[in-house]
Amino acid sequence: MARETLNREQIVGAAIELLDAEGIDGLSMRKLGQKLGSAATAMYWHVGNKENLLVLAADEVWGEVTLPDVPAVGWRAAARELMYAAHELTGRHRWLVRVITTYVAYSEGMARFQECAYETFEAAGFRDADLDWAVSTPFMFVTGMAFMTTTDAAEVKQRASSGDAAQPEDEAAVVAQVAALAAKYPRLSASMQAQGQRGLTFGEEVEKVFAFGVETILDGMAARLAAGRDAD
Amino acid sequence: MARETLNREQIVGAAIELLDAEGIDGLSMRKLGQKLGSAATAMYWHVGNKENLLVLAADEVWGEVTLPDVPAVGWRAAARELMYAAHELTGRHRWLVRVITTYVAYSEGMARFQECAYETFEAAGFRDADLDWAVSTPFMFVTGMAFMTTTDAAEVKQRASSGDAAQPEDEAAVVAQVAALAAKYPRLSASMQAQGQRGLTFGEEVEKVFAFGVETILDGMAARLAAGRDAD
DNA sequence: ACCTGAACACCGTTCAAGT
DNA sequence: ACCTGAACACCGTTCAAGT
Repeated sequence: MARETLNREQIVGAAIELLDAEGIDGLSMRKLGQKLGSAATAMYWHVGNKENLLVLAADEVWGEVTLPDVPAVGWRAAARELMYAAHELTGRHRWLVRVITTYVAYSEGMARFQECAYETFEAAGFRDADLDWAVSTPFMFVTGMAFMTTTDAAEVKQRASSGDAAQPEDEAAVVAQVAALAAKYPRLSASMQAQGQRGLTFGEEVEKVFAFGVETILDGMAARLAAGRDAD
Repeated sequence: MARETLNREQIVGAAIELLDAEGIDGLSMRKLGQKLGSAATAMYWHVGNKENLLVLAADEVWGEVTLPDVPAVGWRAAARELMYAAHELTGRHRWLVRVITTYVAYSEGMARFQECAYETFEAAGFRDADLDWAVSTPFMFVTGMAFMTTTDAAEVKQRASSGDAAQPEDEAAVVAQVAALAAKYPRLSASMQAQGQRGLTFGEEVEKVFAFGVETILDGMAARLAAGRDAD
């Protein structure tokens, strides 16, 4: 992989590959240097520091999102599309939410996305402060979902729900401990049992929860608009 | 601060103090050892490792939450109370969401809280899979809020919104950069301008967004229940 | 303009040795 | 049973020195 000199795009691209493959803890400046065939410290000249590199990587992947045509599809479909797009983006790049919520990662890519969210909820009929809040609410939900599902804990659950296969012993112990804890609470254990009978994997359950949340929030928005409720 | 031997509660207590005071990056085993007057490695005998210590700390603070009396107040008030309780807890311990979403931190304290959430949405009329999803949705929102507001970025915005005071130069530069970015998008810049005129601090805006989100989600739940919509 | 290598100040964790 | 100190394998970052 010879090349003349390093450059920003190349470094950011390699960082994204490393992040996607090994997660946020898998990215170290030394490892990245190795991947690029440079000294561990060579990147500092191009990207300043690690924080900035992560912000650049986050911005880059926002570019993958296709925005809906709001006037064509209407506010409700557009809002749904935006939520799903963000949900899928955070699923594809499981480090993304972590970066956005750790650093000041307000970037071109996010701004473009947010502008479209404003367009969407403006089309719905929200104005002024209500508009700001309406834009925020769905993305708080998406962010929360992303956190709960892009975690070590989520991966443990994923492996547990997909059967025996590659579940290490210590993970099985953790899962058993969680079950033992839930057993002390009647409603939690009833829910766990019912979930077992439904037989969905963790990933499938996640998608169900997400779909439910999206429609609930959209229903709530519609109810607010219908009632003509104002900001207080 | 003399004492016979170290013990678990003491270590967890000191860890919580350090976490509250200095944030999640402020906790190192060496610093904690110093605070307790022990060797950096003395804690390993009592808590195993750092991950486990963080999980113990998370469990401990869940105990601070007072649960609503669901039959007495009704589902909607109870749901609101639970959401606000979790919101305040994550605000008081700004490291909590990070811990919960990084490790497998399902503990006694969380289970107790969750059981009450199940009781609440069962009282509302949700059953089976719908019940699971109804319980999850509000807490995805709360988690998302917590992330967006317990971040370095949030602290930068907090200081920026509270006027000149203690804003370091480099932070001011970042804030200016964000404004410059938003200026390229008509709706974002209109919103920023309007927000400036409202004159609320970042913290006050956060509470408004939270209140809006809570009521929107509760409205959405009510709409679903009224329509008798089933799980698909 | 771009890169290297050594160095610094940190980490979490292990483990033999002590009491 | 409980704790210490040295050691190991990592970090991010700085900076003089090279080309």
